[in-house]
Parts: sequence; C-alpha cells; structure tokens
Amino acid sequence: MNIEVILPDGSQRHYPAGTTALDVAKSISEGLARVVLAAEVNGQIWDLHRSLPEKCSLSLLKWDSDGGKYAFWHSSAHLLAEALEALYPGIKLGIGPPVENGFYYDIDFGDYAFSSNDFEQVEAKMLELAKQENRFERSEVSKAEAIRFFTEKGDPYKLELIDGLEDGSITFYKQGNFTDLCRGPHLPDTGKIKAVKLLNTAGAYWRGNEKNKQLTRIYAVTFPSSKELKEHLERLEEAKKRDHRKLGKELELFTFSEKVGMGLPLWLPKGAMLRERLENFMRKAQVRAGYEQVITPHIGSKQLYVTSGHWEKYGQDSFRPIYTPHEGEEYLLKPMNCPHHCEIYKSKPRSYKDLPVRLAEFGTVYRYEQHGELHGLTRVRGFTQDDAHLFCRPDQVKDEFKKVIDLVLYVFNALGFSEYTAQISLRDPLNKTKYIGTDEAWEKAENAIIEAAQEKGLRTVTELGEAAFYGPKLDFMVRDALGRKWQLGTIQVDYNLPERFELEYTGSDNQKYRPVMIHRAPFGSMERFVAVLLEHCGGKFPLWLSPEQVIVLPISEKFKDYAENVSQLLNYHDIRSFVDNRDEKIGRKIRDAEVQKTPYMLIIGEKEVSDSVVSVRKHGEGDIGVMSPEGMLEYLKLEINRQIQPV
RNA sequence: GCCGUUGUAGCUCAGUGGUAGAGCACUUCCUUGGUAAGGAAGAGGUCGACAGUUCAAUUCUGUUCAACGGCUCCA
Repeated sequence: MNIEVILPDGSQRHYPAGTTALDVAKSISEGLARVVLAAEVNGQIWDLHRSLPEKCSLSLLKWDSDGGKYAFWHSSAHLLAEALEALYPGIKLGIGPPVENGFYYDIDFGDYAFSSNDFEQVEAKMLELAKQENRFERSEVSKAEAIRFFTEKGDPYKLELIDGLEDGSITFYKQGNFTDLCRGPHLPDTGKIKAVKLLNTAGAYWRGNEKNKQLTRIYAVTFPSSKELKEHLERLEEAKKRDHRKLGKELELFTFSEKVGMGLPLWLPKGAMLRERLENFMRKAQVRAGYEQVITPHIGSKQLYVTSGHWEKYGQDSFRPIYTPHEGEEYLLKPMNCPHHCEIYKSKPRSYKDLPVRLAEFGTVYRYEQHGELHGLTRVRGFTQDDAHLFCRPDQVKDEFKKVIDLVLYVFNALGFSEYTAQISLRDPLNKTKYIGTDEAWEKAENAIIEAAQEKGLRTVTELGEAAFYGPKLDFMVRDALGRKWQLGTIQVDYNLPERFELEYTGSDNQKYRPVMIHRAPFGSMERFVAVLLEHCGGKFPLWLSPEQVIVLPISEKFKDYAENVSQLLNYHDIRSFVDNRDEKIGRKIRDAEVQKTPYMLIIGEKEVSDSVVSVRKHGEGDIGVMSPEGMLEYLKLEINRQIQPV
C-alpha cells in the first residue's frame, strides 16, 4: 500500500507500487476497465499501462472526454502507419497527430501516387491489425538508440525530429510490428479501434514549410463502434447540405463567373437584398454608437500605401499597380480603408474635445489571395468590410475598445451566434522585424486589448505572432458547417498609422498630440459573414433577413387580384412579399416555397377572398390558421421587431 | 503558389475510340387545381480550353484554365 490515488470525486484509494491506471479502473468496475481509454495523471495524459507515481490525482478518460479521443485517434494514427507500412513497403513517415475530428499521417510515398482508390485496402488492413489487439508498448530510449533505430530503418523525417529532441526525453511506442517515435499517450491496445474511415488525402509540406518536400497527408477517423462512425458520417453529410456554396446557389444568393474572374463574387438580387438588410442593421447600430458614415474611392495613390507601410509589407504579393496613361502615376486597388480614413481625419484640425472621431464605411477592398486559397464567399479577392476607424485620445482607448466589444457582441447576439471564440492576437516576441512601430507603442496597445477583454469578461485565447503588422488584434472566430474556423469580427489597436500619417489633435494645453486609432469590423467582411450566417441557420434566415419574407399563393388565376392586393399591402409596409402567379397547382407552389425556405406562405382561394382573410402557412411548420391581411401585417412586424431588438 | 481529385445541357449527374443521354429547371399547349412535385409536346450541349496520337477523340496523351480537398499565406 504505497501509492495514494485521488479520484476526481475527491476520494482517496491506496494501491501497491507498480499499479497502473488500468488496474485502478478494474478495481472500480470491470465495465469501466473495458471503456477507459487513457488516464489523466496529475493533469497530464498518460497511458493506462504506465505505473502510477506514489501520490497522484487520477481521472480515467473515456470516449466522452477530449483526452480519451485524443489518445484514441493518436493510437489510430499509429495503426494507419502500421497498415501503410505493411501495404506499401519503403514509405517514409512524417508525423501523425490526432486533430479535432480524427487524425492524419503525413507520408512520403516516393513515386507512388496514393489516392482514394487505395482507401478500402488500407481500411481493411487497419481493421485486420486492430483485431490482433496488439498492446501499445511504451519504452524510453536514449537519443543514440533512437538515431540508430531510424537510421537502420532509413527514415529521414524521424531522424530530423529526433535531432530536435533532448536525450532522455525520447520515447518509442510499439504495437505489433510497428515502432514509432512518439510522446504518447496511447490506448492499451489496438482492439479498441472498431471502425475506420479514411476521409481524404492532401498535400502537406514537411514541417509546414513550403520550401520543404510535400508529403501526402492522409486524413482519417476511427471510432470505438461502427454506430459512432455512421453517426459521424451522417453529421458530415448534414454539414455538406449546409455548405454556403451549395445554399448560395440553391437560394440564388450569389454566383461566380470565370469570365468575371476567380474570387470575385456576384451578388444576385436575393443575396443583395440580404446584404442590404445586414448593412442597414449595422448602420443603425453604428449611428446609435456615435459613428459617422464616410465614402472613399476604390483606388488610391501608391504613395498612400507607402506612407501606411502596406506597400512595403504586401506590395510584392498584391495586385500590381495601375497607371495613368500619360503621366504614369501609380495607383493601387485599395486593399485597406484605413489610409483613406486617416486622410479624412486630417482634412481639418481636430480638438481634444472632438475625439473620439468614429468614421465608418462599407468599404470594398481588393486583395490578391493565392489561387489555391479561394473558397466560396469566405476567401475572395474582392470584398466589403463593415469597416470603421476610431481616432481617440490615449485616455479613451480602453473605454472605446470596450464599447466596440459591446457592439460586436450586440451584433452576434442579434444574429444568433452564441458560439464564438475570442482570440487575442499579439506580436511574436521572437520576430519583431515582422512588425512596424516601437516596443513601447506595442506594449501599450497589447495591454489595452488584454485589459479591455478582461474587464468585459470575455473568454479568450491568446496567440503569439498572429497580430497585424501595425498592431495587436482581438478577433472573433466562428466555425463553418464543416468545422473549419473562420475569423469574423476584428478589433485592432494601432499606435503606428497615426504616427505615419502624422495625425494630431490639439490638447487642452494647446499642444499637439497623437491620437490612437482603433480599427474594427464586427462582421469582418460582408461576404464571409453571409457565408457563415448562411451555414449557421442552414439557409433558414430569421424573418427580418429573409430576402423573400412572404410569398402569396393564389389557388387559381381567379384569385390573382386579391393576392396582388395582399402582397402590395405588405410591400407598402416594407415587408418583402411576392405573388406566385404561375399556372401550377397549390401543392406545387407550396413545395417550391418550402424548398426556397420562404418564411411565410399566404394561401388565397375562394374562402379567403369571400371572408377577406389569408390562410397562413409557416415554413417548416405548416398551416397556422387564417388572419386578416392587416392582422398578418401586424404579426409579421411583431416578429421582426422581436428579432432585431436583442434583450 | 504547392500536392491530389474533378470538369458532359441552367442545375444534379449517367455514358461512349465512330460527332451524346436522364431527372429537374426552361418554352408552348392542355389542366382552374385547397397545404411539399398534374399532363403532353418542344427547345437547349464545338462533352472546360488548346495541342498531339489516330482513318476517326467528348473518350487516349500533353499543356492550360477553373472548381473541389488540404498545405503555405491572410493588411
């Protein structure tokens, strides 16, 4: 009795030396021992087979925990590698970590072009190996031994990894005939892996560096039962249905044309209507928050961006300058609105009493995005930011920043985004040359963001090296239907552009001072925001945003006039209503309106005309009874007001 | 930009070394129908583009363009 274990419920148990987490699980119940996957020992994730330290807190991780999944998929990556080595002798292994929804392994296949045609074979081999219930054996090896092993095996990538490791910290894991350099932890044995699915392949640079060789990355996912795999695949299917590119086409919101150019979205009438609503919503919120709207041109003199530093930083990787025909003057498609707004600030002398000055613009900008990067509406070459720049006194920065956080949260709340993460993006302290400005300015800006976020009680993650080149950021991220993370709103504190543009204001002592700039865009870009919103609501927009709010469906031609009158009444009161006058049966018209996700259908037949009412059908719910046209109008207004007045 | 996959009618997709097909959408006609697809006829495609192999290419090969899955990048 010389090991003391504290379980998550606080209870203490004593075991003999050499006891493993799996032994503890068995001592609690056989059932637990069957499902436990890994252990958290003093806050670190451990293999179940490792002997516990003398005194430890222990929690047993099952499939329902992140740590359990992590170990499960990590072990699955080894299983994948084992299967691949068996099937394709001579391949070289890169790394194979677990990720959020599964795992991958980077493989150098030499000349062989591994493709999805090979998946089935590999899956079968993995299951075959899993059934052998091979134990994952952990061993600590010296650096020399590790080097000897992989030199004999002829695996340059592993050797490169070992090169960066300290002697004494190196561990191997072996299952069956496969040994890998690995920190662990792993499952007790391969037998837990019951369902396997290879998802796709992709090119991935070795160590994420584009100068290195590109390996074949195989993405896969595994589960403790085939039922869970099935559910997972169904979720992926559902996500595909919500893909904004698919919904955008089906609902006729936007399109792309090769002739117009890649990454340049064309907004169709319905999409434009949606965007207009969002913009108006933002305008109103901004007016309430003391913003002033400005408008600036789509191009700007190159000198403007030389001043701002954008030219030096991005000029080479940007759209080329355009030239005037005779003078040869250089202009750039504007990649940013801020330099223009700086010049607006400078258009007249500013007093400390005037600050903050808040200049807002739905500014369309153009950036050269790499060919392979373009993605639906989320990554485009021309897009409109709901941009604004706040010019304030240093003593106002934190307060202004907090007000912007309020605005962003108001917007997210009104649109139903409850799941977002806030990320504080700071400068990379090891690579300061990537950034402009003094250490002092950076420190002030970073502290302002950290304090404002803290005081607002935001839950944040902090990322070093993610800042903009002129200042730190607070970014709001959400996920798309396929689980990819996208940055939406952003708030940035900037001490540098005011310096470069020599912005000033006159203080109460009649001296000149530099204002501080805050860049902010709650939506980020209209394009990306619409994409994320579209996936978020699966195309079923809240009533106030719906491009077609109401469709009036006359049962036959005879009721056309009445239908038109009802529609006009609604249109007159700013409800977007349309009449489906096609020579189709009512069932057909209803189906089409349902497919288009129109929120309300008003059915007009003989009864409705003689009673002066409309029959109301709600999308996804069906018949909700009759109302007078005026009653319907009130009903709709009420719903809209409720939606855009967040509590 | 890099690796891999794909590219046939407006959309979703079959198909073939001998100049193409379905469903939906579209047009016309019939039907005036009560809560998720009424019927008939018709029109519509240099099979992504350009080369090459071949008697013959949409099909095979190469190049290129674009989309998709990732990687690198993202003011």
